[in-house]
Amino acid sequence: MLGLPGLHSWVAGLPEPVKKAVFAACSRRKLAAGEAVYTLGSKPEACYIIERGRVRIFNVSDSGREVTLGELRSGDCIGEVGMIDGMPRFNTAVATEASELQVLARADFDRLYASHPEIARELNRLLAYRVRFFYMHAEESRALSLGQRLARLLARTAYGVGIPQDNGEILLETLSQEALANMLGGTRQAVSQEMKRLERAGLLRTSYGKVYVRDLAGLLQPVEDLIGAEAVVPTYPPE
Amino acid sequence: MLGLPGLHSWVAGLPEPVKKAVFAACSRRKLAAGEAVYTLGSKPEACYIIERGRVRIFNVSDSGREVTLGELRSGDCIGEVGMIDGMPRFNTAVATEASELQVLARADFDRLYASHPEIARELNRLLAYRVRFFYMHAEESRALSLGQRLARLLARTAYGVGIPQDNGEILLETLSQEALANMLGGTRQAVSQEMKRLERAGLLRTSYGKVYVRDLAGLLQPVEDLIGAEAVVPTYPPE
DNA sequence: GCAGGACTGTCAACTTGCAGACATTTTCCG
DNA sequence: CGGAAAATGTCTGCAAGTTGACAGTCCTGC
Repeated sequence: MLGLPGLHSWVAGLPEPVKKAVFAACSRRKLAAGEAVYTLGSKPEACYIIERGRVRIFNVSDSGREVTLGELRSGDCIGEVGMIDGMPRFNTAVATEASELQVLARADFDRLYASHPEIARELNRLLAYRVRFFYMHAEESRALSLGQRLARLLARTAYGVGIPQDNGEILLETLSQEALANMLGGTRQAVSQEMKRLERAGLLRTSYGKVYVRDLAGLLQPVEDLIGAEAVVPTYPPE
Repeated sequence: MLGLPGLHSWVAGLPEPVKKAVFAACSRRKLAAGEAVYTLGSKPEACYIIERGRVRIFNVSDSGREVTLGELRSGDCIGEVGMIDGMPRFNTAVATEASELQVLARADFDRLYASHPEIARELNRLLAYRVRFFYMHAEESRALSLGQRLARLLARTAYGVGIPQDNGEILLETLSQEALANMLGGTRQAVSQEMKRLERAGLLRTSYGKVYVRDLAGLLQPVEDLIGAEAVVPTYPPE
């Protein structure tokens, strides 16, 4: 999610023959940039494996503002939750660049799911990861300020998809302040302000759609401080 | 979760013989009110099935404030995510009243999990539900005001564990404004204010730790309006 | 090479919700 | 009954972030 490190596939960990069976049941679909994989409220008719490209998961809030939940890439899977519970999609997935997906139709998924218990177990791992991810996400939204969340997001993105440069900096591409604002649940203006603050602190350098991270540890610093302060693991009953 | 209607168990849906095997592997544990089932950061050594009582899931934010994520009851399951990924607990679970749990130790869980594929499938259903739940929860926190979230929470709680009264009202017990504030991620004062607003609107009646819902549909009204406004399912590409 | 578009910096007015303080009211229990 | 604890109503700042507006800056395509 979010181009972050983590578990994003239930296929990769399958034993080779099962994996083969899965791909054998898939059909290929090409998407142009901006084309939707699925949209909010639609019936879940298939799940997908990204072969090439990037897919943004988001939804539209009241004022028409888009809140990005994550961006998935080559090798990642989308749309499994709908396969399991059959409920309407709860967000929208759109290709942000020309992409190619493997499509596994619901009926085929059901057949494979019923006949290969490994699939259910891999899905457990993926869903457990997602539960943790969303939980943490909600937690942070509540507990951390916009600036702290921005620093964290940048650090994670650097770990995940950052491109190390010769001078030691880590390049983050295709990362406008507007896109960041959407991921953080804030406004472009607020992000601009916080970004300047980080820049003034010497932690990074920006350039139209790109961010060069200079001090990864430093970016996590303000958060560590906070974590340190609340790291008092509660005991119950108190005393 | 939250005393809401929904799927909270991976055991209930199992075929009878498997269910028997699960309970046979469990041991019983009694908890006094205020005693912890597990705490943030601890190693996941078991998962639990609530036999009797109530367990509150929460974590402690920076300022020592507790943010309640849900309250589970008789028949519900806790701690499965840790069984699957083995990572430390990401929240704390405490009995809010004298309770009795069935404890399924990690080793026993693993054994059953490996030998009964139905368990993985039931877990997927539960985890899929949790993913949706947390996703929606995060969504609402961002998009809805405290008052809207309060109305929603009350309506859902009424559906879930409300006790219909002779006069048509629905009684919600053990529901102080402080507890509500913790669930909503707000302060007691703000809840008090919003509660008064709802009371003035004739939607409910309150009395120290109790809420009598008078107009369930009316409580959802302000939200419905908002939903209606944003129910424009986005199409991609636009035009 | 230059015009239009996308991205960025900054400001002021406003809104929501928080912190802390304080007064009341109700319940609990000896 | 009577006191203490718990729950509630209300107020005054205060802080974070939004909205809307506007001006600069960079980049891209014709």
